[in-house]
Amino acid sequence: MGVQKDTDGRDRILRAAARLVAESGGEPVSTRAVCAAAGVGAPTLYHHFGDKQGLLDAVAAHGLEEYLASKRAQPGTGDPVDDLRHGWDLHVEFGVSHPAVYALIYGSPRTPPAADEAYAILLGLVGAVARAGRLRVPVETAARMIQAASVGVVLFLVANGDDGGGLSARTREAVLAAVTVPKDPSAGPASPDARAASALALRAALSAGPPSGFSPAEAALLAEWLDRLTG
Amino acid sequence: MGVQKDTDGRDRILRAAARLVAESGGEPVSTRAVCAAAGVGAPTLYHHFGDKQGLLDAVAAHGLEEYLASKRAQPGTGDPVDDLRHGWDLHVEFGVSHPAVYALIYGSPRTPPAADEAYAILLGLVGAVARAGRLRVPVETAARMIQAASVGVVLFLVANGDDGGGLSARTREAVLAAVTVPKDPSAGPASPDARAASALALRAALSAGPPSGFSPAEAALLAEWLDRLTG
DNA sequence: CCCGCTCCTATAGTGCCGCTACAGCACGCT
DNA sequence: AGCGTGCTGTAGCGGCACTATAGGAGCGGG
Repeated sequence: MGVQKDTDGRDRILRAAARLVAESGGEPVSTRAVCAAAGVGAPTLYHHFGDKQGLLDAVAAHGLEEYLASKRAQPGTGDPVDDLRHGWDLHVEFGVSHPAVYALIYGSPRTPPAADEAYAILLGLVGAVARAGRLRVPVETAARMIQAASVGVVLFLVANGDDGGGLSARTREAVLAAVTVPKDPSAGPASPDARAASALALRAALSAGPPSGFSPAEAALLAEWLDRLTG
Repeated sequence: MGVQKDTDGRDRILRAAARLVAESGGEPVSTRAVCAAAGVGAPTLYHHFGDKQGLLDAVAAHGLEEYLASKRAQPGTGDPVDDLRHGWDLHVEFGVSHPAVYALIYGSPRTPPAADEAYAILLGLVGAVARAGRLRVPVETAARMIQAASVGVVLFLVANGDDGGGLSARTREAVLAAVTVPKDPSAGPASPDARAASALALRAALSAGPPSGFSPAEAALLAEWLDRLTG
């Protein structure tokens, strides 16, 4: 019959699973339902994805990738802190508009591949802030705070409904104020904040550029000293 | 025979379930395993708890209550912001030391009774801050920010392991700095911050004391005006 | 032209799960 | 004694994730 053959096997299962997960509203989706919706038998699913968790990881990665692709070509505002702000809003928007897929990524103790991918993007944004001398804590510390707070905000919004009270924006600004220094370039050069910020910027620049000319041991010691300067 | 009869039925099931959940490390616990560990049949469990979710809610409430009981009689430091700080630390400590029970409460989109109970405690702490004139945003806004951020921190620590980098303390201070005003009482009385804070304090005091002497409509309008003064 | 090799897939289960129909037992009231 | 009420065990139902086994489709080498 006229059944399409270009979307055979794996893709059909993936699309059917993504649709069922999006429509399930949080309740678990059975592999039987996925197989029935995709018009395949159970062994086909397990051949392509190994087990149910593998399928759900693929659905999560697919959903995240699709969303990021539709939102990429972000202009790059010129201000890395604004870029980070935009990244936070993108994260929250994705979670609120795809709650079931979001729960697949951040709703369980384990850390699926999609979460690592998202964290890598966050690290890149925070690294740009550090390179601009606008960070007042180590890159990893800032990234962890931003990750934890934004995930908490999304889970709260999904569980309790959006209140329109600016929970996301308020929490974002609270965390950003704690990890960044204001844009003002006229701060006294002897301020401890400025010293910490420049140490942070150097630290980030060193770990970004590949040829440092230091031996591994020297680079490690320098990194340690710079970290100590940031308090 | 000499079998204890004081801990019959319900209690035995609850204790067995709590033990299995704590030992399961996050993976789901089967009702069959609970029945076997408690030495009862399946109908006994369903007679007392309705269904599996009812049992898990009871386990969550039991675990939370036990922890709060062991930590209550908190001295009351005199500073309501410090009390709030202590409440945050208590919440994080509970989540990190009882990850499985914590996941039962905050790991799913639905909001079990234990979560409502914990949120009520948080509202009380934030209300005390407002009554002291130390809050710069509405009570509900502050409580939501604190709830979202602290849950995010705990889930991050459970999933990625404690880093010793003070993630919890840093995020706590970031949020508290955003929702409270510093202790300093020498601020100019004409400052907008002070005006907003006193409006907040009045707002909280009004909703705390039962006899306001206003009609419901008057109270609602007054509350609206006070909220507007807080920006 | 056919053989055999490798993918991919379907039939038909296995064992575990949440949950329940039904019957029996102990106990208190009349 | 008679009897209703409430808790409990035996046995089982349908659904779950997952799999042992086997068969068809394409393809390079004789």
